[in-house]
Amino acid sequence: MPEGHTIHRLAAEHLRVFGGRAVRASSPQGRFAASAALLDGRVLEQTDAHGKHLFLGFGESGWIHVHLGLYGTVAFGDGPAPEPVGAVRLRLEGDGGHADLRGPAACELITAAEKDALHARLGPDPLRPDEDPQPAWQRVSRSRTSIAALLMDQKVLAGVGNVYRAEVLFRLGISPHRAGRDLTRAEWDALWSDLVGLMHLGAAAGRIDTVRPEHTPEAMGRPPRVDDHGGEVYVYRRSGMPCLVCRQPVRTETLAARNLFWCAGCQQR
DNA sequence: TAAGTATGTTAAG
DNA sequence: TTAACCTACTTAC
Repeated sequence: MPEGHTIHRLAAEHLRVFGGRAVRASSPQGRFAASAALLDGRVLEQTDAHGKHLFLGFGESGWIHVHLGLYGTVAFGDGPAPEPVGAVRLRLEGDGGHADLRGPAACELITAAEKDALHARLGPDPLRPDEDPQPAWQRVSRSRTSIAALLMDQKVLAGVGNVYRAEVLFRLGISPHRAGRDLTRAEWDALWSDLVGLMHLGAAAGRIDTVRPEHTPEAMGRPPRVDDHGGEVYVYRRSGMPCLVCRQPVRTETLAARNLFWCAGCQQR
């Protein structure tokens, strides 16, 4: 489930399980074998996350840069690792357990300078401490592009994906088709602060929940929703179903090759 | 067995 | 704007 909250969670989990100790690194699948051999036995000193990019720091040896893409996963386990199942790109093993990385779009060994260059092309991340949203507002307030597209642009904001994009626009009643430059400063401030809150909740829970207490299925006397992404949401992947607030059918359309979900009744601003 | 789907990004046309 | 790519899982035939 790779939006930014997942990546920050993974950074913390890698540090907790492996940090400060030598780890064994391998690539059962083989596609990261040469770099894994270089890192095998080194100490994981620090981890970092910026948007959907995960960084594992091995001091002078450099950083592992991981991007999960659409369907990459990391599976942690206790104790010694079993025989690898499926295509395991990177396996880390330590005294505290092991972790298997499968299906990432990127898994590469990079230098500190290369890491700096990656940070430089990413916008502010609602999950990074003391992050300044001002550069994002500068871009948004000058752009004719829709706010729905801008929220997904990692150069503008880092870490927001298709679920948070749809949900935060719903929660603020903002139409996804509004041009960025037509947003008020107050609307932008509300978007940023809602993302900060929602994504911290998501990082803590390991799933995306956006439904306010008064609209939960329990509060509304309806059966809980069943969806494989695991969280309670207002519009994401609910196309055709009645809006939890106004009962109009949730709408969907394809925008920049991604599915956009919104409620025409609730999002008129 | 094949096709379709997914919370993403890049590069080619 | 389209295709390609990384993988696993579900559904259709």
